[in-house]
Amino acid sequence: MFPTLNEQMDLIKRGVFEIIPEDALVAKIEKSIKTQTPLKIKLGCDPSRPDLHLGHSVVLRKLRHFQDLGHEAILIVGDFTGMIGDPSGKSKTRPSLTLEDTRKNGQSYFEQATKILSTKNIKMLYNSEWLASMTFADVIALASKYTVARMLERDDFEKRYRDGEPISVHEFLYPLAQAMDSVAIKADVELGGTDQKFNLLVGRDIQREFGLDPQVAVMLPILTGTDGVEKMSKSLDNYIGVAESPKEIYGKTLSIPDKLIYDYFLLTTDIETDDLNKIKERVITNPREAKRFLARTLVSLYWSDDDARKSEEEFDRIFVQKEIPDTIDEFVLESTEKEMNIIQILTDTKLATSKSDARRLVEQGGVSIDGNRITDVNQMIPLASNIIMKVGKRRFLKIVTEK
RNA sequence: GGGUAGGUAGCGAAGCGGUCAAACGCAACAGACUGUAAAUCUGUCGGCUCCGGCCUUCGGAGGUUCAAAUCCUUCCCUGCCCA
Repeated sequence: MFPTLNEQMDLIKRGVFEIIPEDALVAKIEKSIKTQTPLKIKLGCDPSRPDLHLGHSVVLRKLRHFQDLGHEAILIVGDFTGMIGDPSGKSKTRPSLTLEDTRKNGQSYFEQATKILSTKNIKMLYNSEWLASMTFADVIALASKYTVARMLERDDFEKRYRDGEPISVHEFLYPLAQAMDSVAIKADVELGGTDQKFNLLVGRDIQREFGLDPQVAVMLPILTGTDGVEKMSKSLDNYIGVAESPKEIYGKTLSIPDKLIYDYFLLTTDIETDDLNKIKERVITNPREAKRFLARTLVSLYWSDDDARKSEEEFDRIFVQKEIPDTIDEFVLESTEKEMNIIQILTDTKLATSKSDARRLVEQGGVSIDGNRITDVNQMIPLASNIIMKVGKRRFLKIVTEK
């Protein structure tokens, strides 16, 4: 039923940054094969940011690998901990959410995650199930198992403390709450990015306190965002969302720096190991083609081969040949006038956020109608027939006039 | 509880009675260039404008002054030191 130990370890270790402790994982897998019992693989989901991007996909793909090996995926939606706010990698206190928000986001998370995960051996749980019923006494007892000094070992806490930035007491409770999740489901393995190292290890300590066999921490690299500098995140707007349209995924992929091409292949695709080595060479010999291949691979993964081909054609048409896309959003403009001021059109269509903004766009030569650049802010535009507006490099809008 | 330093545009950070819609950096936006939505360079970057200006902003609320981001009072928030 289960693949052999070596087969399992090969797949598990692909793209993984660190496994702590590796020998414990080997032991767990051996026992699993012997008893024909799947391991429980835990992954915590942050319900405050329900839009999944390729950064999340790195760890989700790893979870999928475990599923493919016959193990059980357990998604823990932090609906309860979401109200605390996760301090991981953040220099500031995060805003807290309401329980309703986190529920809704959790559902959305599941829908997106199953683009990557199998729906066969998966379980999703909300951690309010066990955390909400804890009493204050329970919490104090839990908190007593950890010291402030050990909490401050964590990089970001230590940094914030050193820099004189505020750390709320409740943030110390977050790793403990996350550890309680591991206790509640008796996790064998917990997945996370390298930034989760501390939390994953606290899980081991607390499980041990509760007399359980500690989980193995499997950590994946943090995916660098499209800017090539910061980690991929929605708030930095350097992300590629898994639910984004084919052309968005294609275009954003092409905008990544060449040095990230290999990492993206390794961490966000299921390309064969042999091909992966070929990619390494191609990145150097023909970066343009390697990146276009990556972009097509990603679109195929989340949409289809057909969408991948179309996205590429469309991209070439707009950015290489500077033509207009084959489908353009329409905006119905209701007006009885025969013509309208360009500034008015820009603001009415929301292509500009204000009249000042619209004026700026025109003055800087960013606006064109039916291929002709508009340079005069007082230009009157005839509304006789449909017009195609272009603002900047990639915003197109077809204006349909309705009398 | 005592002392002390702060809260400025999306973020960081100058300004400390008029010349402040507020330096500078980042982000963002536009243009040029490019295999690219990258990099680089240039410009813009509160709102309205009859392009003369006008209006709303510098934690909140009051006040002093011809004039306040800048001074005073008070409230809220945060760091640090002492207890």
